Amino acid sequence: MSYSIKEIADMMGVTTATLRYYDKEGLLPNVKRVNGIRVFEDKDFKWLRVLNCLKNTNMPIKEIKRYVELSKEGDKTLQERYDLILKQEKRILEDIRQFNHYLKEIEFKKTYYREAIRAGSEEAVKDWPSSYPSLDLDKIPSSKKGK
Amino acid sequence: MSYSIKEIADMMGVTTATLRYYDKEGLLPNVKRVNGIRVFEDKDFKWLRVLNCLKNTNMPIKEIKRYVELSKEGDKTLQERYDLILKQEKRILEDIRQFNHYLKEIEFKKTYYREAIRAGSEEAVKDWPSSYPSLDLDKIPSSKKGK
DNA sequence: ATAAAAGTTAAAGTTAACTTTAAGTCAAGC
DNA sequence: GCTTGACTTAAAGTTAACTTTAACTTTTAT
Repeated sequence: MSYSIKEIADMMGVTTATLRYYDKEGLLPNVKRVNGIRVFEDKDFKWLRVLNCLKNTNMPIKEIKRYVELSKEGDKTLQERYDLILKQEKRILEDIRQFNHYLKEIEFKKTYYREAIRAGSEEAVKDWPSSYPSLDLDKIPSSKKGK
Repeated sequence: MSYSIKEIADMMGVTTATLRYYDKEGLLPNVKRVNGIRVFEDKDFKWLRVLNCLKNTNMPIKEIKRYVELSKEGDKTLQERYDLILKQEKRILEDIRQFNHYLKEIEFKKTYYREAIRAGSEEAVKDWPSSYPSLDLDKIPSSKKGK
């Protein structure tokens, strides 16, 4: 099967301009052309799914480009590509770890606001967060007097 | 306790320039000044920890600023602040969900490369990923002939 | 055969989140 | 009292990742 740039763009949820930008940056290796017009094939689509994975887990475009270049150089770069993938795995694991931590803080704030809304004021739940020492959060003075 | 901008910067792992930028953008409400010089207090430090949480979970600075402004307006904005926090919780949950998904793809690639390295070539593991249908990844032609 | 839709490029513009620079003010040690 | 180092501001510069524009070509539909 082969696809136009617009079809691929729709499948990936990006614009054609973005795909052309990726191509220019060397992120789309060996895309076929007919009369100068890009013709995407299944292998391109498969690669785009990997690209999407790397992009959405915050691998910088420069690093993705490096990965593409290594792939083009064949088997002698297998180890280096493996290392890049390992590095990316670490990034993702660390991000998940951090997000889970911050999620707890946010959930605490959720409870805090629910209580405050129930009570009608923040003042009423002022010294309530004491049960969660690291998080008696943002009691900003609210500029009660003086600006 | 009170702290200089440098002390706070070190505690937060950012530069003083970044803190001044945040202040200029209205992200640091009511920071005390002595002779024009910022003096951070414990309440500021506590807020900075929340700011850090929101920032590191990709809340845009504009939205954080909105949150700060709502906080200054007092109890009548409790519901709106709660809604912002809820929205942020959803963002985090969705990000964790996605990251876990992509983590699986990356782990698959890790295994793929380990096998290829063991075998000495990608060709040797060419039709191996069939066990993982959505992921028989990036077999880029490697420009074997013709560029 | 022609008009509209979809493709192309190079280059300039945008946005977010900082960072750097320049020019100056304030506090501490000698 | 003067130099050194930390503080200040406003404004310009940077970087990543696109997006938009302008001018042009190719494909598709009538």
